[in-house]
Amino acid sequence: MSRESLLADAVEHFAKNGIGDASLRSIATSVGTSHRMLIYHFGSREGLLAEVVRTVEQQQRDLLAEVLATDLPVAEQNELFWRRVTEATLIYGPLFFELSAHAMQDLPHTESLKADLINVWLPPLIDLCIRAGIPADEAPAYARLGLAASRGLLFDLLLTGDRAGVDEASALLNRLFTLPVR
Amino acid sequence: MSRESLLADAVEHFAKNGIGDASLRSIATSVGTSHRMLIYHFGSREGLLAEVVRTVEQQQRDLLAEVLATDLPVAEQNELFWRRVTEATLIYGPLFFELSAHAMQDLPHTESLKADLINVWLPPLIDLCIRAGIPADEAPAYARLGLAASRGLLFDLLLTGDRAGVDEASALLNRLFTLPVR
DNA sequence: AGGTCCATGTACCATTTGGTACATGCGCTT
DNA sequence: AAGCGCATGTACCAAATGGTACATGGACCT
Repeated sequence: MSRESLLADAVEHFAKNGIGDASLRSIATSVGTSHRMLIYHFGSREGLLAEVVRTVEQQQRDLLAEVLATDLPVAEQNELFWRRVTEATLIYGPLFFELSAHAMQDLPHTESLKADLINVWLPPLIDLCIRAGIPADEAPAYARLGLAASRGLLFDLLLTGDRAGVDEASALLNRLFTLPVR
Repeated sequence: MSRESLLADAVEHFAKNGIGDASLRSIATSVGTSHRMLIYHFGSREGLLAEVVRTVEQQQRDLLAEVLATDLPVAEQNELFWRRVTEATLIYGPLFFELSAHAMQDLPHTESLKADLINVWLPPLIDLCIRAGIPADEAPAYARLGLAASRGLLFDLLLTGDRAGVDEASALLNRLFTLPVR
């Protein structure tokens, strides 16, 4: 089995089972290899964790890149942006927030993650806000609030599992954030 | 050392060091006792974790109770509410999000936490929104979005440590959410 | 055919883990 | 003083952990 497929399976394992109790052996069993192989490919448990985090970061960048590459009208790009934020948060489920909590604690395997979780998304969003007609001096706070609200809703969704309620709230979010203010 | 003080110290230890690598022995050393004592008082490691979670839940309820008990005008009660939400999220720092992530995964020690993190706060907030003049049919989604935005901002704050930026956005949040709409 | 490199399996190691058995003390009641 | 129950210390256990040593296979090159 290739290193790449092992890594992908490991990420999936983490998404399903969380990081807390993930021993090399349990991961290995879950992805169909031996713990010896994981060490062989990733050097150590920390090395594996770091690679998993790197994968998550890359996925975030990839999801955003598609938005930036398009040449859509502002309104549609706006909508696409929020859909990508949602995907980027939900794609790994609770793992997103578990990793974020680790990043807040500066755990060794989350080195660049802390900055990435915000900085990858915020500058493009600010730009988007400005193009949508929000005054340039208000755009940063506005964007930050929007990103925060969005993630808070996804936090809510993952906790309650109540998609309908979030959809409702999400509609309100759209009314507040995807249209130019005033 | 009493069970209560041990528990308080354990919560503090978790807040500082996270849950992931918290062995009975490391906790014991950190709070100045032996791992034998922790088992004696809490039955098992899981028992200790469950008590820690229960403590966090109780703290959430306590912080909210003060708001509900007051007889302030709506605007001031509103402001107090948001201050308490902030405190309740930040009081244990990253632990709030780490525990939340565990709750999303239904880990055994987080039984009632999942519902509590939302349900303790949402009904009073809906009530508050209605009294602030928001139409009753819009209040649930409105409240949910407000709570989500608030937590998303605190998520942002804990990740970046950039208080100023969050304060700015928070001001915008106030403009949007603490005043009656329309 | 021989050699070389990567992938993999087996076996092992010291350490740490959660948990238990048992002894001991200390304060309380009688 | 005797007895009793709670709190605590010491010592231990089997299991699991991350990591290593070493052998082995098998593909590919010369």
